[in-house]
Amino acid sequence: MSQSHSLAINPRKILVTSALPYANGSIHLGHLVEYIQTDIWVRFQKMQGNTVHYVCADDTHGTPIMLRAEKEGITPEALIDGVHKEHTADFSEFLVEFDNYYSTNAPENKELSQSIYRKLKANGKIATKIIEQFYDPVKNMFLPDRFIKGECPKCHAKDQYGDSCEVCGATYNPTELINAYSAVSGAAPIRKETEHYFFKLSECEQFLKDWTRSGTLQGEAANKMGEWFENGLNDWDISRDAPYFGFEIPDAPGKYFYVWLDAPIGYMASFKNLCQTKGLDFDEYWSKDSKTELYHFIGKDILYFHALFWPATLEFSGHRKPTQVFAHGFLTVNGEKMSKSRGTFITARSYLDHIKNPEYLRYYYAAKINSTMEDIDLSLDDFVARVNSDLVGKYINIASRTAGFINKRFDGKLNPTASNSVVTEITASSQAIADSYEAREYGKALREIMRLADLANGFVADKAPWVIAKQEGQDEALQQVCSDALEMFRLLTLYLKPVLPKLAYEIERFLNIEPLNWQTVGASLLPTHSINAYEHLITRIDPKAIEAMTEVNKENLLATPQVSEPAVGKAVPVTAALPEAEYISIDDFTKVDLRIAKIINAEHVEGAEKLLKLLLDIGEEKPRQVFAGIKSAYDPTTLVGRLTVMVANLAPRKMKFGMSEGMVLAASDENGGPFILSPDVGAKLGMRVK
RNA sequence: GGUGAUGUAGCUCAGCUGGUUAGAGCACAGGAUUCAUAAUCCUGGGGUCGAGGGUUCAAGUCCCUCUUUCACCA
Repeated sequence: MSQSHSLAINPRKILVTSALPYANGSIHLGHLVEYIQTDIWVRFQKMQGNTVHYVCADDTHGTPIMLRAEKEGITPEALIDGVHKEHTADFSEFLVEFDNYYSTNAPENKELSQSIYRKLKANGKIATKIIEQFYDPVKNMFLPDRFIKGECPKCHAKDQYGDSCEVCGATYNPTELINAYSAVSGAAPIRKETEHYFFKLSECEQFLKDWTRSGTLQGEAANKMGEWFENGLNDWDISRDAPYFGFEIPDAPGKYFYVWLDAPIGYMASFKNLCQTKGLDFDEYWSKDSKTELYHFIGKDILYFHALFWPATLEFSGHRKPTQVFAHGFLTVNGEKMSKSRGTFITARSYLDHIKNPEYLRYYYAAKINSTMEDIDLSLDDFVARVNSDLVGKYINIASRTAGFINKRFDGKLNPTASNSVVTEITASSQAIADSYEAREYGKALREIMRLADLANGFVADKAPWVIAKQEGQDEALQQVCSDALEMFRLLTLYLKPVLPKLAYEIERFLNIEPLNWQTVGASLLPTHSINAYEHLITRIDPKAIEAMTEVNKENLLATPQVSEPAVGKAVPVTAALPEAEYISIDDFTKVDLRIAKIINAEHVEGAEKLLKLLLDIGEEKPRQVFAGIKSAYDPTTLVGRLTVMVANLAPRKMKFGMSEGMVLAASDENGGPFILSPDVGAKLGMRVK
């Protein structure tokens, strides 16, 4: 795509968003792929002379936030305030420069959500329907699918979520679960009827088909949409019953907007808030006939919301639609996928604590990012090699090896040649590099920039200024070679600026020049221009810092033990603290069948010094008889009725006092114990521990 | 299970609408150089482009089957 949006002559007006991170957790390296991708694009557009507004916000509503706040004993507002501060700091340190970072729990968003809803209703796009949902009779609330657990109807794995089975991959309705229970209270949910509000998406099919085919989506994304159209569009349930943390639906007491209704409207709200501080015209960007451009950067997982619900919502509430939706893939680390729920992520904070320099990550991501929805891999070894070799070895080295001559021999004064073939070639790549940035093909842009950096180093090696420096009467030649090299360095810095804004700023000060942008490609360093003293600007990554970071991440994993299914053939190469031989495989671990057991009887054993005889119920027909060596620490009467953990598949063993059909787990060392284990509230007898 | 992607040198990746002996960076080997925080330059080894079949004068590139890895399934 050869865009020739000429510089600043006819500047575009562009509104850009990144997806709203949920205010329920920390920013991690997976999130940052998107924010860094967007930020690079925005900075590039600004360097082109376009008017760009980049807005985002925390996504603050929904049941998980309500419940987490409750668990922490604070209000949801206090929770999301704290998260907002944390997110803002993380983004800022990664040089992600929003024009506004707001919150969906804001007056602008409430007003917009309600007015959009009213317009949808006036356009006949809202219907109500009585549906039956699971209800927690203890907590007195309806339960989202994820908060209902039970036995998979297909493979009978225990403790699966209400929508799908993580063991066999089956999808089903929560009503199909066997022995369903509420993940909130542990109570058995009951079915209860309730009235819900629906957005009649089924009536928007033709509009959406036209819209998705009008060049608004990447090819792969459009294919994906085709699949959804084939299955037919269902109406979208946009309401939730109280208690719910969110906005109330107008004229519908006790009904709240589903979080996904008001989340994308948060893009508008954040911009509206920006309009107030900057004096911008909201309608110029959002009215139906807007001439401005609107781009959403999102992860491919939320394509459904942004390519169906969102344009339909906009269309039928009288607003403009997105110009394009840019979906990207996920991040894997060392080839393995990251997952919030499994805790296999490196947080933004953890990276900053160990690696310090955010631009290394920005550079690495940029080197990998393209315009497709493919996943990108953060290979930590490759990360170190790439940054050290490209950034320090090639790029920064150009200045490092030539600035010294200029400063020592010529008092910082430059004297470039009028026309240098390498400079000409680097300048000539300006448009191709701009096109790559525009098309979000950052990897392509950086490959070209590094090729040019190689040329520059080749030029210096060829001219050998260190040889000239020793020759009498060759001062001018020396000054020219080094000045030319610095001009090359200036151009490379300009090209890298969207990716490395802070470093570029420091180099502008070193070169003593105005801020670089695409209009300054031709503004070469002039004869007699003076530069400042060179200070080494970036250093190599010490692989030890990577080790330290993965080590901390591993500790996090141990602190919240969660076992994922075996990743066949792809062991995470975490730096080993234990000798290899001391690890067991996940397969070894899953051989142990641990169960939540209810102690239904406990008594002393006549003639035994250490043993208690326990009867344990794990949901089988007959309770298990187990002899446990915990007499020294427990009074049997206090044990009856409590839950603990037992090994259910230990071979039965004949003991002096009878058969022992399992083993109770207890902790002890030379200072105390044994202490038997207790599950957290909500666990029920028979549950598998894993 | 359905669907969309994906599989190219040890590693990370380029290869546009099919066209000379398949490329880059890193890693590795040899040489050069010493200005630069072991950086740079030159040369080289290394791939039956996931597997099999097909279309074509010609396929990594198109078609079919199988398979790997990932994602989505409201």
